Amino acid sequence: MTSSYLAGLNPEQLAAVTAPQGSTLILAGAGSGKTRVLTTRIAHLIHTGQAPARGILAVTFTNKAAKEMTARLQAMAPIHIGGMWIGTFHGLCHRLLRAHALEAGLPALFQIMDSADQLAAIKRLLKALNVDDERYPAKEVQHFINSAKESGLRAGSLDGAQPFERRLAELFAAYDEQCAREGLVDFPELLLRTHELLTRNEILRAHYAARFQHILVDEFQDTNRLQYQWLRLLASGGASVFAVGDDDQSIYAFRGAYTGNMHEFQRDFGIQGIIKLEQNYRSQGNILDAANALIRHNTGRLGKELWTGRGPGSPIIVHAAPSDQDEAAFIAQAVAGLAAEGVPLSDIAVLYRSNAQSRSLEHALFNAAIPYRVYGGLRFFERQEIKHALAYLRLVANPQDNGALERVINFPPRGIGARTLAQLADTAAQHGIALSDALTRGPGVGKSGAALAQFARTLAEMRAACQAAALPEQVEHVLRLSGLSAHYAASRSEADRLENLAELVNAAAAFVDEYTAAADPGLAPVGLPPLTAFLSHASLEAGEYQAEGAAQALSLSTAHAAKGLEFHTVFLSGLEEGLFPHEHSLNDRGGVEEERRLLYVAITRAKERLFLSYAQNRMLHGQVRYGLASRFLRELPSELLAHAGQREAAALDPRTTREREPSSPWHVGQNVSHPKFGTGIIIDCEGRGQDARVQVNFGASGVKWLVLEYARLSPA
DNA sequence: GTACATACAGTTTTT
DNA sequence: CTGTATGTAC
Repeated sequence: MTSSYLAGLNPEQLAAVTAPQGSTLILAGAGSGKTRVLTTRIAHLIHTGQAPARGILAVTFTNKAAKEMTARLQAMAPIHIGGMWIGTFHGLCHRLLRAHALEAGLPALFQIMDSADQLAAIKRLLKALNVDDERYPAKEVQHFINSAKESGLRAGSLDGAQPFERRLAELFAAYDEQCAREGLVDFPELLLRTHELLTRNEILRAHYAARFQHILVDEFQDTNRLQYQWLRLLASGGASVFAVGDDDQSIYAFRGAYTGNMHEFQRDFGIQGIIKLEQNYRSQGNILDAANALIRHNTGRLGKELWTGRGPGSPIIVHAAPSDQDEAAFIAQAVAGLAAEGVPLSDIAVLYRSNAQSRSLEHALFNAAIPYRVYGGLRFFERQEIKHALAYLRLVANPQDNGALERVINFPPRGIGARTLAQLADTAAQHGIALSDALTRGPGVGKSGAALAQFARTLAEMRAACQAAALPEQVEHVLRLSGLSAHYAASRSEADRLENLAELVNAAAAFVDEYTAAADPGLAPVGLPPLTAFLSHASLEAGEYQAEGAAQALSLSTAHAAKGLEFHTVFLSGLEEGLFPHEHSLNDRGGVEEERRLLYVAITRAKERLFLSYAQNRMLHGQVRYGLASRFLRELPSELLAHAGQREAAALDPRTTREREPSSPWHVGQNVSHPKFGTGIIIDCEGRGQDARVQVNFGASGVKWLVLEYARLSPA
């Protein structure tokens, strides 16, 4: 019997896909076909009868990855994925907690806070407890609580010897109490609560451990300690864990990712040998050689060397610009040149270390009239107007949600300020009730009393209107009765916010369709109101309804946000000491190595062309900073690099050159061929008209200056 | 209670 | 330079 789905796999991929019973660690290099291996492995397990679909659990970090895996599986013709669990760590934990809320000690209609909601909740708590916010800034308290939870610790199990730590632990305990009172769960809580549930409840643990005989984990190098404990717990019934990761691409240690899990996994699961996927299907040789050479400077690697069957390709172009503006102009002109050569803008990316760097780039691109989209902007469900609407909806779904009430009690403005709010909080505290219940319990006199009473009537009206309505209508009622629609309609400058609110109604409608049509009833626990489900969805998948930018646009992104993407051409800007590696990383243990991995990730995004640039002068925080070339540039083999000067930057742009010398189609970065020297790449241009000369790197034949009038050069 | 002014800090980020 | 957060005047 032929197994067509295995066709075309290389030997290592095949070994991974068909790995025998037991746990496996796959070291999957960038561009090595990792997602294909994961999905084909699942297909193989089902095809060979090693597991039914319902016995498979696949875990990813992002919704995007989970979606892609699901889509690829559905595209593999005869596979039924019904009963299979595919999702993010948080999404899967959410599902488990919805199914077993009671056993987990949560209210049936618990809600999920995103990080911003959590921070607001902590600020509210600190204020209520009169905590000195100089000594205990909300952000630090949040970090303390989240790191504790991500290490599997509760306030009670923290033994702080120092008074400072003890106080933090007290705040942690008070925060958890507040969450319990209001029926709220934060992101790390989803994981910790699930872990505790499965630890304490042997029946449930046995059930799930027996059900999931195959657990597949994507981006394993990004797991934190709690996630690894979670996996061990679920695998305690003898499941085979198929972990796919790349220690060289670990760039999230700063948020708790622990690559040590890769070592612990080998020990805990008795891994015999690691399967390494080193053949790269994305980049040309020079790019891979540069990436390999760079990452060799790191210590303690599991060890891996990317290779390709394709040729070396073009040299990597390095450009030293006098200033950040010159750097941006160089990039803009080179992009225009590539576009003129026929490279689609959507296949080009400009990457940088920190978001602030996008400014000068955007400026130059705007001037050059090059369309672009900036990755990782504000996401749909995180927009101010959407957050406001969601807060009203949260109040409808759960009157106990004090955070939601505080957010909207005076938005749109209705004359309820800090003073009135403090009184309301006092009343609520005295009676031990929620803020929304205290609205009608206060003195009820004077201007503020009337405003509170009016607000209470608004909320009651909203709840009544939503009583029997379908979700999209509930959203419409809330937008109207809250006054949000009217508020934004009245402002000309905020017309787009009104549009976004209309989009929220559409999102709700789309969600209902998906929710009711869910193939797996387990996805939609019986009796969970669509509104509660929608609110959870909004917290867990904030980027879901991200507006797609123009299709024909250049991508601007941080190196972090570009992970997992690929482009024909990549520009890496700001390769300066202090920026990349970032100065903040120099003090951290392993900081520079993480920066090096980040650059490794960035380099391996490029398929054919790679440009590296830095500025000798950079405007930063309103001051000029003098930059030195990044140490990482010196770690790249010089034979892979070609230096392009700044003089010819203007000559790069065919639109500006065309005006002066319409006949010159040559520009830096262009591939050319010469009858005697073979193929090469232009690395410099000089002069114009009859004097025009170009410097070409012919690889083996060396670097030559050629006078265009005589050299029989042709585009290649 | 709201509007403006001044001070201040300023990596990377998904759920 | 820029957005945020707090403080002061109406």
